Amino acid sequence: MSASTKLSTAVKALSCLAKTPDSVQTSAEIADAIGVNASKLRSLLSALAKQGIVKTIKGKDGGFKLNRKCSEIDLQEIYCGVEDRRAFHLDVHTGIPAENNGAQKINFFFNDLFLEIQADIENKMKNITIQTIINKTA
Amino acid sequence: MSASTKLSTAVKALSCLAKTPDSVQTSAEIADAIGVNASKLRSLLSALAKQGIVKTIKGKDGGFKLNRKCSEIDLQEIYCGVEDRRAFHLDVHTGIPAENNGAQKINFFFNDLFLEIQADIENKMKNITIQTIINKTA
DNA sequence: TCCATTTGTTATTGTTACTGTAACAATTTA
DNA sequence: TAAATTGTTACAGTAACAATAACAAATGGA
Repeated sequence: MSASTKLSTAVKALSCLAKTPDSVQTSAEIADAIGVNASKLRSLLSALAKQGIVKTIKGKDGGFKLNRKCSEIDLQEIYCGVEDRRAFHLDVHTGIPAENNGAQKINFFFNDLFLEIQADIENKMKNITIQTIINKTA
Repeated sequence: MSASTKLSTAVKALSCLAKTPDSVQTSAEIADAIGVNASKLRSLLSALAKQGIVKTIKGKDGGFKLNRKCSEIDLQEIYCGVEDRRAFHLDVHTGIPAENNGAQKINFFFNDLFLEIQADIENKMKNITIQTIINKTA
């Protein structure tokens, strides 16, 4: 699952949970509603649980529910929850002979540039909450 | 080759060519200098040639040289040259049952968001030329 | 206590994508 | 014609990925 797919799938699941703030939904129910595999979804939601975004209840009559208000869950932390790498991580080719430090310096240049781009993206995502998305897609 | 690796590899090759603006270098020479496979490099440079960024001379004593001043080659067009998809393209999961248009609307939301991010990145890259990078890594 | 249910995680399987290299046709100069 | 070089295709090996299945662990109720 690509990073961007994970993010959008997680948002769909959270929006689904937002409809029933007081009761749980099982992974099967959510998966069915948003059209993804239940097993895959469980691993996504379990990551979000570790971030404190959702609450999980195991066992009979268990399932998932939101652990916070929709306005207090932003895209940046969802992304960090479901993806171990940083947002939109980019890599440079580092298989360069050590003595060629021109190429090495270009690697450093791109590392810096990509970090800067990542920061821009993260700032953008911090300002978008689940509530924002629910409002816009209502 | 990932998109970001292509970009940095292309920049390394162009910087290499910038050292000898008046004579050609073969793919083997450049590949050796920057530590990549010559065949892979040729396909990268051939894409840049189609963009008018480098000039190729085929046959005996042939090779590659820059077709423009370093200050007139920016990262955005290098990226477009070596990658068929748009810069840092992001995809959303679209395997959703058609009747569920909540999920569909979230897909649209993310498509818009990702397009916006792409535009930000492209603007950033347009302002960086090979000359900029040579200056910073000299 | 035992059973049904549900999460959390691992394994499996098939498929796709990628990587590095080689090969070779087409082109060009001498 | 011979040598050199690009441009493109092919290929084998590997890695990554997707979709699913399987099952241990946890939980609540009969």
